[in-house]
Amino acid sequence: MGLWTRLRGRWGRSGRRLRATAHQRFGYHDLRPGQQEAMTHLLNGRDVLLVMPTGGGKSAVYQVPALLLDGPAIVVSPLIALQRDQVTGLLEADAGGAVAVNSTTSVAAGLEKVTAGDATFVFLSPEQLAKPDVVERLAQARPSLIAIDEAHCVSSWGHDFRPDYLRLGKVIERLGHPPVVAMTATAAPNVREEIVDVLGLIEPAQIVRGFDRPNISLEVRRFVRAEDKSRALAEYAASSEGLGLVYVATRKETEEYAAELTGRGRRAEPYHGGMRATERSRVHDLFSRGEVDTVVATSAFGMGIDRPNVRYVLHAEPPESPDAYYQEIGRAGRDGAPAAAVLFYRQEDLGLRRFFTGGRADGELLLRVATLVRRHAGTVPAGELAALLEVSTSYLTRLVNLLERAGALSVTTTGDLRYASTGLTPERAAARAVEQDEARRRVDDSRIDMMRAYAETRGCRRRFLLEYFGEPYAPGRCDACDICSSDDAPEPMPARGGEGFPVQAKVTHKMWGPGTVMSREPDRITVLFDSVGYKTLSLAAVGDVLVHDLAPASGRSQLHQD
DNA sequence: CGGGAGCACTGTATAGTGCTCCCGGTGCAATACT
Repeated sequence: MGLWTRLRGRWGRSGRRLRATAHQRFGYHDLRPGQQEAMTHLLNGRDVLLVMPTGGGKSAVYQVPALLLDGPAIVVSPLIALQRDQVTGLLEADAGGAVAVNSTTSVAAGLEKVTAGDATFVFLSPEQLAKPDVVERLAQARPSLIAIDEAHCVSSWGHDFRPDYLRLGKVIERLGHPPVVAMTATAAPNVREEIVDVLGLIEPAQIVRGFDRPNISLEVRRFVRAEDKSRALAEYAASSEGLGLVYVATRKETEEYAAELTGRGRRAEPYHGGMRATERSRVHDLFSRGEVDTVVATSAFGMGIDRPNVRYVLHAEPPESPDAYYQEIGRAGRDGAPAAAVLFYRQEDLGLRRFFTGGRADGELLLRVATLVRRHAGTVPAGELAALLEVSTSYLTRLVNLLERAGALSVTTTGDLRYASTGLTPERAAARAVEQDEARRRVDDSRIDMMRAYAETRGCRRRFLLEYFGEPYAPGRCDACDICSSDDAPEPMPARGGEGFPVQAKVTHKMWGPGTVMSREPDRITVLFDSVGYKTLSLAAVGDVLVHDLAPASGRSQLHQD
């Protein structure tokens, strides 16, 4: 604490210390503006939300301050493979000890290392941090800071796939809330808000850098017949120079496209989550060494890949959101040389994404959980409840998360469940939880709608994506998307009417409540509503239902510090 | 939500139609085996 106080107001001096440490211990010759700014905030004890492209040096942002502060730095990382890579990298640098605590290592031995002060960096998954005894041990070691790597996972995985992500806010609190940095390569404004909210960040400095990737050209090719689409994609990949990625929606397709490309004389490999670990790492290594032309993969491939010279990223199906799409195409052209992002699009292919996001929470089960916990006067161990209801602990965690947010339950520091003393009936609580789950689903659905809007837009694709991420894009055209470079002139920018609704304006809709204008086309605007997600509204009809909030919305952190 | 497999039906050929059913992504942890 004393250190932060002394450093407050002495940015120049802390800047020198940061740069010296970065150079001496990690060999970084210079710090980029966003990096040093984020580090200084952490040293000053302030939370940070950092949105920076892959390869922009996010890791350094927590690594350097960790060496200047007392206590271990806790790093939350979604994949064991990532944890391993990071530990290896840190052990090679002169950075103090580093240890990963997960099911492939000895948890006890790892924690022992932390307690003994032999680890400056501790890497864990959210699932490890769901164990009260693990958190207790870490708390005793008085962590210097907490870094959440790939923080968009909070939003994309927390609600169903890996529900322990939604519990990280509690963990941070339990660890004494040292400065926290949440890091991701892409996140739309509402995703950023959700990260801040779930993690309980306090007035975080939001540092957003490098969204536009002008060297990546954007293109969408539309098809009616599935076979025409796959043939065109295979021909594109087979005739392209350099390293490439092809993203597909199913495991089967990874095999099919890889076989097709191999038949055309390319070095192509499939990759998906169902492959054996040895096979996955073999493909990974081939890719890392550049000994393959094309990897055909599901969304399992990507996090932690570190290859600057990917020349094209093709999509055989649209992903679930522009966030996911930008994340995946962002793996192209990191060296700054020209690269291509091409979406091979059929409207029907959005159906699979709708199926994937469609899983609803079971209302009756929610009611049973609420009823059982309330009937029990004291607290209920979650494990016993899961066994009683014959559901996985992961699914129970999801139900409990919903009921907790509905105000019916609380989770004690020992991980047990207690009914809230608010007088809320289990029936009301379950109904509220179902409604909140439905609301989340509507927002997920609206993200798919935005993916469709991207594919079908007649305006500049770069502007579309950047505005989706809340980055105003001034030029009328980018000259590096299929719309801007086609012979048909792109739609002229100046819009007639609707002058009251510029991009980023805060608005309120009669039915859907508050929202933010995300993009404008000549005849319509797209608004992101808190309650229902993205909606595209015709400017001609908008006057009666939408009003522009004159007072700026409060409680939102400032963006764009660039 | 959409596509593919498998089946019954048709009404008397050996193929087309229509129906039902099933399947589809992302990873942690922890356990039981060799």
